[in-house]
Amino acid sequence: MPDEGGITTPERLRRRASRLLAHLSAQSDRLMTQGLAAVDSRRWHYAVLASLQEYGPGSQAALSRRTGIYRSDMVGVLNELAERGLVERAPDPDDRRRNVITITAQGRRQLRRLDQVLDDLHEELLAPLLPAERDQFVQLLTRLLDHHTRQTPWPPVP
Amino acid sequence: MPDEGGITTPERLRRRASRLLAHLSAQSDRLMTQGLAAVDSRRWHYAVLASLQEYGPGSQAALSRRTGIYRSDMVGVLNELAERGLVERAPDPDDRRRNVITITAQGRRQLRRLDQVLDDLHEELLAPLLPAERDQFVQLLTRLLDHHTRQTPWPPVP
DNA sequence: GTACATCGTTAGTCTGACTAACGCAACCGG
DNA sequence: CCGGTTGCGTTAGTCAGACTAACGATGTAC
Repeated sequence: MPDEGGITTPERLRRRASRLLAHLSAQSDRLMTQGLAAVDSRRWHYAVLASLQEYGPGSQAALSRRTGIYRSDMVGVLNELAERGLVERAPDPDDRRRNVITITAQGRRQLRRLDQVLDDLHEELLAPLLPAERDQFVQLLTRLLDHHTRQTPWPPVP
Repeated sequence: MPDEGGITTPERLRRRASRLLAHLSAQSDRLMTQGLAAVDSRRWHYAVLASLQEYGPGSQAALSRRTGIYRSDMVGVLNELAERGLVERAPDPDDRRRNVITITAQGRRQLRRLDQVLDDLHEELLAPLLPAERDQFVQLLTRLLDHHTRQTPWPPVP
């Protein structure tokens, strides 16, 4: 009975970039999710806080576009952030469809903390690579992602 | 109101390898899922068929280990493959806890087709990279994944 | 002012990853 | 030979991320 208990993954699978991507991404997600949970946070929290910090207050829809989070999911994220006092949601007087989201002082503090945490986690994620290789890795990922997000309309507006 | 409609993603986010990985992986998943659906197949089908082809018949648990698919999920995958006549499930006379899974002639034919389809899809996925860069990309992914799957016990056996 | 677009929101789908627990069978040490 | 442990297949269920559909309220353009 050949290889009955074997954990050897077939060459065909091991070489497929899609598989490597999927598995590594799962691993990375696990890492980040765990690390962020330790400071009572989630991946999406970071994305929203960072966006607010860099571009200032904005509507929920604007935040969706900047972060790539669907506006349906944004509602929940902002609820969580507001609960924790990290952002403030106020109706926009100039456009009553909108909420203006603002980052609070506490939010800025939390963002600094998250940046620290994420730096550490990325150190762990990219541990086996030399600095030059890390740059190259990021560069390759960026080029691929750019290609596919330009090709495909984003966000998907039907 | 600065950047109200902007779709500019903050630097902080754009640089994070974890984010790039997550988004690119989602893109890749979409691509593969669509492409495989066109030939009435799913990602996991390919993994199982390839594993059977390369290492011969095996128990469900062995297949789980080889492919990284949880054995809870393997049940359903094998049901689908059996429905389509691509594999055969037979009780193992030597160990009555086990089912021996065998690939059928039709399964082999389908695998060849899937290999073709996946080659095309990967061409599309990696389109912006030169051949040398594709190799390097795969190599970097492999090294990272190896590192993390060795570090963490796999499969997670509690 | 009527048609169309945008905004926030609710609800719900789908997939992949993963846990818990079950009954059954096999193996191992005493 | 017996009892405990380990492995197997299966069911059921959780969770997060990605994504769709549709809604009412509001704003914009013709």
